[in-house]
Amino acid sequence: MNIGHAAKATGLSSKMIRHYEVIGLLKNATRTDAGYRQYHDNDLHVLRFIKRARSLGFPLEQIKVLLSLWQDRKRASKDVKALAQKHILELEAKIRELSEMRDVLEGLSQDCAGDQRPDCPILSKLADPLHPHCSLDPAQNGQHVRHQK
Amino acid sequence: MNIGHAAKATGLSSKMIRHYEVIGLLKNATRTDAGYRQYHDNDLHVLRFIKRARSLGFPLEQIKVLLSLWQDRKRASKDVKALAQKHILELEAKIRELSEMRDVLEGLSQDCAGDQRPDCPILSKLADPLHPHCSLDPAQNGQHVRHQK
DNA sequence: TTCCACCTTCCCATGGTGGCAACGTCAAGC
DNA sequence: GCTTGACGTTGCCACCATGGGAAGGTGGAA
Repeated sequence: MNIGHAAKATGLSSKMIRHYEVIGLLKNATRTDAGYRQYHDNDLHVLRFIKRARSLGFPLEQIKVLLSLWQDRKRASKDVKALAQKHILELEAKIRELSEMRDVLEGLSQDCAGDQRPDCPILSKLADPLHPHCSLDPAQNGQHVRHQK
Repeated sequence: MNIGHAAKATGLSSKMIRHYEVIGLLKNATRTDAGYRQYHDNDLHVLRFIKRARSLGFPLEQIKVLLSLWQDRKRASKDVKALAQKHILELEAKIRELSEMRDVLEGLSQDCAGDQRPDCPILSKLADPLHPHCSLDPAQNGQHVRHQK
């Protein structure tokens, strides 16, 4: 089975599979005489394992650990669970961070008329959260324009 | 005011300020004879605007637009609000994505005894979500080990 | 034989930031 | 004046996971 076939069978891209091999997540695939990577059904299990772990947000480095635990018949489920819990905490931290952004922005957005007038509390708060009534750039000198050297 | 001072006054790093100039988010700073960038109080307002927009998760490209709206006295608040709403949708999409990851992982984690035994539904589900009782790598051939060329 | 789909390696880009190297500048203390 | 140390400059590389594309080789079918 060529790499493209393995890719379709697992939902990964050929690019990803090669990359995983390069970074040591997969053992080096056997090659045909022409240098084509060859995959077998057993390999698909590993690829799908990676695919699912990625879909849960695990970074490749942690997946490397998960794979080694998977293969270790003498592993303690405690170790796997600890890894999962750690990742859950990271996910929750990110969720809280994004939620706070959303809440603040939602608050600003609700105060904005959203009409043709220029007055906008969103810009005002970004400009100066303490004096949200002034929404004009005090510089007014083209700060966002890139000048040539 | 040198760049380090402007950085401390705004909570950005000198690196970021230089980077924002390079990508055209800031106009080219005036320089001393020695080539040092010089900043004035007006510049701090712009830098703080960027800092706050970043803290709401806006990417630099969108901040470029926000800055141009900020300076445009004839802007319609509708345009600003539309940008904010779009970003809110992106934040919510990301939050949903991460939340689903967390929920799935939380479910798996709760089924895991977390003791010294090797049986682990987390690994089993990653290995094969349809037959979660088999948690051993069917390959068992060192897939995660990087072999030298 | 020709053609097309597929494979290979290698390099570059993303986004936003940090780190480091190599070098120039400024001000204070001696 | 000289040294020292803090600060400035540019430039390159790294992160993370992935995609894109170039340039060239392979395989199989018509």
